[in-house]
Amino acid sequence: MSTTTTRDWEGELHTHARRVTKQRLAVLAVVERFPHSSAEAIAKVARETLPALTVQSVYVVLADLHTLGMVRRIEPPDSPALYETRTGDNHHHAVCTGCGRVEDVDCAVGHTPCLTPSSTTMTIRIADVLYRGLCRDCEAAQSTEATLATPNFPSPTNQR
Amino acid sequence: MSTTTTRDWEGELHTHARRVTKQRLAVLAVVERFPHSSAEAIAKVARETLPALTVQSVYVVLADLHTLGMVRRIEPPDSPALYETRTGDNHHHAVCTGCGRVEDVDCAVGHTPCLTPSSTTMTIRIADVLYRGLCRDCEAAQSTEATLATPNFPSPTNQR
DNA sequence: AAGGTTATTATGACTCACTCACAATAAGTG
DNA sequence: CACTTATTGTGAGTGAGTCATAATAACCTT
Repeated sequence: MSTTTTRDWEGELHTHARRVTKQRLAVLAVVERFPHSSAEAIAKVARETLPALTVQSVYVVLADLHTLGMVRRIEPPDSPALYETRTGDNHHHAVCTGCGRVEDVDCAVGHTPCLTPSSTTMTIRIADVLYRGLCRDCEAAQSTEATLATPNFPSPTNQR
Repeated sequence: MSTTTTRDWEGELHTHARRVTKQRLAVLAVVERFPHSSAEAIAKVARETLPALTVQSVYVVLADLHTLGMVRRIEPPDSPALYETRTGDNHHHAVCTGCGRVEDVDCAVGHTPCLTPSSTTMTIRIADVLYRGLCRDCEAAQSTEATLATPNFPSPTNQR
């Protein structure tokens, strides 16, 4: 049950002319189970069921799956790249500047939002929106912390 | 003339209780002159007028100026962080997936766009939109290249 | 204008995320 | 089952950036 998946990864790999390996399946299972995971984190979890798996291989696998479009890669500031299997729809992400937590955010507008910038000579293909804010927990923590710390000396943006 | 600036950096540094040093002024002048420059690139240009300046110092200066809000830092995928002096307005950026060129893009909507995501429990502070597309030159280059290369085997996203 | 204090910079070592070359392994094919 | 070749493991290497510490130089005081 540790490798239960909802999608037919084996089939998708086949259609992309890729061999179906334990490593790829393990990585895909972990990414599906824990969206917004870093390569390192994925390796750690995958090694529970596949101890010989190396981090380097995870990088290689993820890079390949990414070029295939089977995983999406997001690169929040001050964080290693994160991966998710939810591709195809163009949803966006909100990162908590306190704890680094990442949440999916559906399009503000129903369809591709902000895809018509006011002024540019480029032909725009995609628009990634990265929201930054504070999650519930961090907001609570911050307000209590503010009463404890020196009030007029805000700590530098030390987010994760 | 190499250090001509339009803004009163000296004054701004003073109001932020920072000492006015050659290094800071040099960095600010370069960032103002060449927006969307990397730390390395900034160091290279700044060294023309201040040869002893080290890259590490540029990193330190930029980090500090960033926490002060005097420079804005953008982190395009597959690129080192880039810096610009245009702060305060919330404009966005378009990166060319061909050559890595970065252009400023004013808000699609007149005011803060997409600041009301449909669903999230976070308190959103800012929304950075990153457009990706092809600039004129790369679009031209790509179409001619397409006629030369194997047509049905698109090269992997090798963007800079 | 000189001296002292303390922020700032230079130096060099170091980390982190990730890539690359090459040898070992194992999918898939006949 | 053997064979071919993609894939993985191994180990070294790179680029971007940080950190500790010593040297330097702004700014304040006088």
